[in-house]
Amino acid sequence: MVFQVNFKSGKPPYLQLADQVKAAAASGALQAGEPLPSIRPLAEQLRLNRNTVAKAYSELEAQGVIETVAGKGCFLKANNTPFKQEVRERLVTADIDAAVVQAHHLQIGREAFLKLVHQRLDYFEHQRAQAKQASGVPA
Amino acid sequence: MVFQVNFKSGKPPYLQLADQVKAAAASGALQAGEPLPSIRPLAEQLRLNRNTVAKAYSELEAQGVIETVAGKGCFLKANNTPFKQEVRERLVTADIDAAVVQAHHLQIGREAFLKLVHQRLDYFEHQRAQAKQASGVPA
Amino acid sequence: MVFQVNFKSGKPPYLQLADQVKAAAASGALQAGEPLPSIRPLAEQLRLNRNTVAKAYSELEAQGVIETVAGKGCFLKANNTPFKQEVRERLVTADIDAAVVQAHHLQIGREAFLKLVHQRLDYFEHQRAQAKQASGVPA
Amino acid sequence: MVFQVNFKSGKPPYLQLADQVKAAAASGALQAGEPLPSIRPLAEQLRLNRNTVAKAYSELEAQGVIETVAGKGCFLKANNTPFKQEVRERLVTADIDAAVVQAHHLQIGREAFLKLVHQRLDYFEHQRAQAKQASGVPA
DNA sequence: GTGGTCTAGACCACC
DNA sequence: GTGGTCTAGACCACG
Repeated sequence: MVFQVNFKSGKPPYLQLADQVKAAAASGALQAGEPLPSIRPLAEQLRLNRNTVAKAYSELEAQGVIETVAGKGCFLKANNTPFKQEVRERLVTADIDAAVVQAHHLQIGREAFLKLVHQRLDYFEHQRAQAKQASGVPA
Repeated sequence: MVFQVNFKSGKPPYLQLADQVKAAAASGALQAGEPLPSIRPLAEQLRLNRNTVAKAYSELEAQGVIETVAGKGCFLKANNTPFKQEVRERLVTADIDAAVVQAHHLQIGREAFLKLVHQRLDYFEHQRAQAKQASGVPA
Repeated sequence: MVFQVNFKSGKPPYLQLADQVKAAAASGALQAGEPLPSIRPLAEQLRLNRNTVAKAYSELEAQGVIETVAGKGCFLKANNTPFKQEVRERLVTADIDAAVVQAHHLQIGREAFLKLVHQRLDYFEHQRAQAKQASGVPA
Repeated sequence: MVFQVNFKSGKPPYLQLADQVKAAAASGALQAGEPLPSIRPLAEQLRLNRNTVAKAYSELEAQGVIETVAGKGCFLKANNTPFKQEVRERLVTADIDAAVVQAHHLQIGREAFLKLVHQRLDYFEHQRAQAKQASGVPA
């Protein structure tokens, strides 16, 4: 896994990292049960403080994405969200709204937007399928 | 224009607003010379302090994106080369990816996700239609 | 509200504080919408670092117990857990197990244990009823 | 004896174990001179490292609660005045309160909570019955 | 080696 | 004034 933070983006580094881990999991680059990079080396590599990386991981744990075992490490959990249906829809709607508003400001029409959405859904599904095949049929 | 701030994104509201104005300008949704929404109503609509909106505008003025005329208001300056189609798609794709990744972790399937996307597109279109009507038939 | 931490208990101070806030909410001592003590003064009063109190509050926010608004403060949320039925049962079962094991070690039989459970359930219900009445019929 | 550690409580496992032994001694569940479970099987049962269990026992020895005889095992020392009924009830009440508060925040009603309590009491009784049978009919 | 907790102090964004 | 983030460095518990 290659993670990276952009210090000029205004987005807090710990959130950038958490989002990248989530994206890696969603694309199959990280498989359930796999260990994440340990905190100290990752902090050094990203030029972050150890506490900042720990905050990203604890955020992921609170969201039910990873599991951390003290003294052992952090591991990707099987995809099983702890949240109620209603809450899940509210959370994802917030992200959809951000994309819709952005699309509107960038003069991207409804049809073009939907085409992009389908493209990205296909892309992530394809990535996961490939990753699954790769891990199922290792060299 | 429909602007929107997310209080939990970690990104400061004044930057969110400034970015949305820049996006609108870059796409041509806001034309050179057009007036921006005035500060007080916009602050009220977005549930922000007037100072926060003013800070966004002054940030934009410092960047040469807008021009403020005391007593008149703020206007978009010329020479804002709108982004190319390709760049605009790349920007919105980043937001779409965030929503797709979130949906995956919240175990929201492709169909449910697309349904939500359509809902939100409809919702915002409806909002804009109402706003247009209201401004078209002012007191 | 009077909170206090015991530095010799082995339990991390931030968890002690979070649990006390939850207990205050469960007993009606804190009502939905009410502000919690702000971080800095509370840290001073408890002889804790500001970050430690902030960690307790952020834990509570992750659990959906409170809501924090930057620049405004932290507020008790209406009781509406974001977790799925299954997860909720798993969480409370862990706490029940701790009590059951403790009771066994202390030679407290099934009947005596159940009597205590009923007593405590009654106690909290009574406290909430009183608090509700007090807030509903203020001086 | 049934011991149990909670890896997420923030309380170090070796202290949890030591406290449970002390509680059993304080209540009379463990009698003076009786042997404690030996380290290796107990470590396996609790999913702990042998060192962790050994640390709990050495902690207990330092506190004068138990006595270790090299090659024989660990035994409860005499003169452990069992707590009074009132003290034991106070200790278990603290644990019950924690569970009741948790149930309140997770919106688990009185009936559902009591059902869970009965379930867990039955579960542990069943466990003890099985353990007794197994030890009564050893190979 | 792993992660967890706490302290101390700094700067930022918002009201 | 509020909370949020980051850094730096220390100590603990566990394997």
